[in-house]
Amino acid sequence: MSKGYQGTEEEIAALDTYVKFVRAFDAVKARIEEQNTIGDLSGSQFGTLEMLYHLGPVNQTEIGQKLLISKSNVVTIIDKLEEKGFVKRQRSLEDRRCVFVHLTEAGREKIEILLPVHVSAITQEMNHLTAEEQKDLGRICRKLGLGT
Amino acid sequence: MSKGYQGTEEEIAALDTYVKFVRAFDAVKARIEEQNTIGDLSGSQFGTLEMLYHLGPVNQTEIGQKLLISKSNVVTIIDKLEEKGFVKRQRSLEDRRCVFVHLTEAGREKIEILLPVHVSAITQEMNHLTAEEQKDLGRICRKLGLGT
DNA sequence: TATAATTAGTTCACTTATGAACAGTTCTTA
DNA sequence: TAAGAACTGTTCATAAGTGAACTAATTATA
Repeated sequence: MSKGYQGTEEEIAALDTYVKFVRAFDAVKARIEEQNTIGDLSGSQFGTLEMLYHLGPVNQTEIGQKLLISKSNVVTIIDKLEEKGFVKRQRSLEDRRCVFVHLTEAGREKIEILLPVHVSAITQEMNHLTAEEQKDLGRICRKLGLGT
Repeated sequence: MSKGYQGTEEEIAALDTYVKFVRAFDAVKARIEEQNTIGDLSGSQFGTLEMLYHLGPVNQTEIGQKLLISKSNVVTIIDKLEEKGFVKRQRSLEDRRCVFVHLTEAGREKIEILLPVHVSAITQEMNHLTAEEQKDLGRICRKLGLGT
């Protein structure tokens, strides 16, 4: 991608930055996963447990929106987590369309064990940057993410 | 992830930065894909065509290493691209284990049409940043990616 | 040189994810 | 209030990716 593309200076600079951005993301993600920081869970399963841990019971639509996954996939994820005994479904009484998902005791234990390890791996990655670089990266990423 | 985690200041800062980093990546990727910049190809299929376009014929192992995908997946990707008529396999004569993959004329046309649109979408995203921010982002990401 | 180890690609079973079609529930509004 | 629109979750067909086991070819070594 970066190599050999004939474009304007603006395009070449943008591509160069973009390639570094993508490569950094892939590399950091791979190194964090290498450390087995989410146990035998998939990324989405981990994200779901974490969300329930911090937010309390939420319905499936909300899980999908927050984690950016399709609603059909949310069904699969909750099925798996329920099989493993980490969450339970509960049909809402106020709005009988909604299914609230909540952590079981086993689910709470699971995420409480995994979370510190995961955070520590992230911290370790970010410590390759100075405090100022971290701040700059955060600010620039926020701007980039908003896309305005 | 960002919210509600009780940790050291260092951990909180790292998490905060990491969350912005991941969100920016997801958002930018989604907006680029929204513009249909890779046609009816999967990301890996696009990456493969682009690689062959810039590097010439390469073997399947090399494709997997460069694109960070498993060798079994490379087989599938080349199968699909071959079905579509964009690439062809050619068993190497020097080392008969190796299969070199090269673009067909249709494949070359395909990537030559797609590439400028894709580059333009990337440029558009990066233009949300100033030239200096792009440079900073590139430098910081490079450091982060190397992880040293 | 014969045997063992390594390498390249393939196949297979499985996981994760998506979109379309659908059923039941709630909300709008005419 | 009755009909239509919108929303929540489910099912199904399908795509994309992985790791393990395998075949064939090459390289190392005893």
